[in-house]
Amino acid sequence: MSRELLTDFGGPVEELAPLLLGMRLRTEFPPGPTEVLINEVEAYAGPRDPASHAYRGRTPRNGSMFGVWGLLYVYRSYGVHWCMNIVTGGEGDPSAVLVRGGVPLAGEKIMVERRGRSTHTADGPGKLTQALGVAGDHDGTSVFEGPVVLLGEPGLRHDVVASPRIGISKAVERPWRFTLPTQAQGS
DNA sequence: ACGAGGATGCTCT
DNA sequence: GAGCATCCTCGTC
Repeated sequence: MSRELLTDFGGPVEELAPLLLGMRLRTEFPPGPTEVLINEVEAYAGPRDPASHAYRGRTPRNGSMFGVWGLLYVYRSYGVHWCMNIVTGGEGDPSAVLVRGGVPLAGEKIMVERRGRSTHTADGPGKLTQALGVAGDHDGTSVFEGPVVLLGEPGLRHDVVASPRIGISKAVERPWRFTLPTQAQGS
């Protein structure tokens, strides 16, 4: 993939985020490879964004967001689930894109096994990480180096839908959730 | 399809 | 001690 298209992207995260739709996330943990097509993301704009975990500056948890482009920020949500972000700012700019949903492309059997059910495999941030086997120990790893890798070509699709972000209580009006409406989610 | 309610444990104030 | 960038189950329509 052309990482320069993203690393050299000078614009704000809310313009970068929709470019990730249609790209793919892949892991190859035992017992085998798994891959999803990203169809739902949200932008979080660091110090510009009261809803961002980085709004109040660096803490032990959010340190990865202050690193270079392509690092993963993985955090535990509601004490139970893992959620993954792709860091989109340069060093010191804690902007990130939360990956909220994907459509299974490969290793669906493995993902269904990890999820413990045959539907709704990756149509939510906690479900997606569980399906791919992503967890807290991948916080701070790079999507360019793995083991969680980003594949495909970034680009704006014609069918992107923008809407308010889910599950937040601050800056609720910003339409920074981006989805591909095509086909039923995750299943 | 949709909504309410509960589980759960970590992070930061 | 409050507040979660959530998911599941079970109810209703």
